Amino acid sequence: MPELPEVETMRRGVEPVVGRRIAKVARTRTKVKPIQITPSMRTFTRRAVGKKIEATGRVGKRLILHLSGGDRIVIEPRMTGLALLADPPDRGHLRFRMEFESPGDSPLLYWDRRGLGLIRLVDSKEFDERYGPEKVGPDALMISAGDLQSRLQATRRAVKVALLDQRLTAGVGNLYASELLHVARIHPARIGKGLSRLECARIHAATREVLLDAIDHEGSTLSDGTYRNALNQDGSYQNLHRVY
DNA sequence: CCCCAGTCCTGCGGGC
DNA sequence: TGCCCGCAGGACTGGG
Repeated sequence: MPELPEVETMRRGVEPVVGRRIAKVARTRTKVKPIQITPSMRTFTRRAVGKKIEATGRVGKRLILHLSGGDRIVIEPRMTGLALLADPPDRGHLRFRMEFESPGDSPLLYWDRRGLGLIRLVDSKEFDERYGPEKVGPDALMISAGDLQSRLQATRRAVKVALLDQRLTAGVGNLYASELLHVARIHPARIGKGLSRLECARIHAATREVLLDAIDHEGSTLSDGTYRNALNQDGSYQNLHRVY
């Protein structure tokens, strides 16, 4: 399931789209139910076509495309979504396609087996409302040890549950929470309030170690084969899993 | 503030 | 080879 390392790998993989101008966007025809595109496909198309992609970004587990004029396209892969610049794992679950003005540029594809993901075009105001600090906590790779400590010690929830809360820190999901707590030698059921400063520091260090290592290995491709990088190749961090 | 169950959707594998 | 069902656990919502 795409968590921070997988979405960061997707982001790096689609970097070639920066500087390109969007020529066409379309849902692709599939036998499965279409994914959610917001706003309507008509409005989405009007606001996206002709715009240049100025940068890519990531907010937690979401991939961001910054468009000229200030609008942003947010790709939220949820369980099984994939952003690709190459052939998808199969044609049947290809959901969305973005083509560029230069004919030689390969299209940006969105593939999603379960179809729980969504693609949303927002202006900067809506972006801040939906993905600002109120809704999404500090990135798990950006948060300071002190901030993580105070946030963990402020909750009565189990530390693993707390780490899955994207308002506490963004980007950690079930897989990496399991891995990083094991590396930190903290039992997942420990209550946040009961953690010492030293234990929080271990969690902070383990978070960085695990997530950075996972990015180096281009994420985890599980036995279901769902997650792949932007070129439809397997990640390799699954070979280094300790407990998941 | 927190927790839990339910919802979205599809494919897979266990049990029979 | 075939059905039924639980499961994967990301984000969100409604009720307690």
